[in-house]
Amino acid sequence: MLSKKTKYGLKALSYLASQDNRLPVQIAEIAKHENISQKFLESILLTLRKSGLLGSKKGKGGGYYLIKDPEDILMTDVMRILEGPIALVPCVSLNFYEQCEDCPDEATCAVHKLMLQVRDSALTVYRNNTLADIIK
Amino acid sequence: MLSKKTKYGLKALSYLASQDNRLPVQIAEIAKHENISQKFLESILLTLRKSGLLGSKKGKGGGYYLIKDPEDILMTDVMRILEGPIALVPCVSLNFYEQCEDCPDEATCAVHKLMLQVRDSALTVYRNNTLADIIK
DNA sequence: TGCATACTCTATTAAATCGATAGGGTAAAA
DNA sequence: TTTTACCCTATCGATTTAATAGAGTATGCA
Repeated sequence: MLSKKTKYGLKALSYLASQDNRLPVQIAEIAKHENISQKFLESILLTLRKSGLLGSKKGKGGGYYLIKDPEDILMTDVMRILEGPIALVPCVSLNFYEQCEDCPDEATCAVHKLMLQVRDSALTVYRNNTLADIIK
Repeated sequence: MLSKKTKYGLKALSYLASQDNRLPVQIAEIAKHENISQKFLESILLTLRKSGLLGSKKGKGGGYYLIKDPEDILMTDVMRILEGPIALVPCVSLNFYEQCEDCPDEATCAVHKLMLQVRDSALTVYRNNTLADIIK
């Protein structure tokens, strides 16, 4: 299941991408428009800023804004930042690989075999979608 | 992330499918072979039996066995029984649909648009894999 | 300079979920 | 009638999730 963090983060990014200009947008405005708890959204936007997707400006007229064009923001990056690994099990993860303690052999593991396909299919979707694509 | 319940359930099904015959296999044997907590596995096998994938036999010589051929057991069914919805958000779920309270319009929702694609790609994988496929 | 604005950061918490465990109950076979 | 092995309920600790509170800090502007 998709976490609310990811859901809200995607909605916030979409809202920013659909602005006419790149002027900073206040947290309060995003929260209100997307029906998100403002405080919770704060922490999400902070995460997105630290990961380089958003910029921020303090003080009057401040807020958050996109650093890159929506066309250049890949869903693979967004998902990994907000949701973490795209793979459903660590043993098929590209960026967060971990061996299973209980599994004697990945090559013959049925779970591994299935989850590898699921990961690839999800990756294909995320790689083929930018922020611009999903707000159209 | 895939729950251990699903992971263990898949492993147990794989183990049963790879048997030479259809004689009942004891929980203890499956648990030992697949490195699973026996008590936890008990509840998982019970779920699989209630959903019609497994049969069971009590008493001496008892255990669990596959009811259908591995070729006829689709991963879509297994995943829905063990893991629940395949969709990452209820608003794109075929079997567990629910409307989002916070979302004013699904048609224009970016999250909806993206997750619809993810669901379809996962469904394709699960529909194209039977239990027989993943133990090969 | 001083004030208002709005982001920054830490800590806390309630609720839900997960994975595992305990223990007695019951059906079936020998 | 005894043993075997599945059946079922209850509970529990740990973790994660979603949300909240509140103090801190940088910026713009008068």
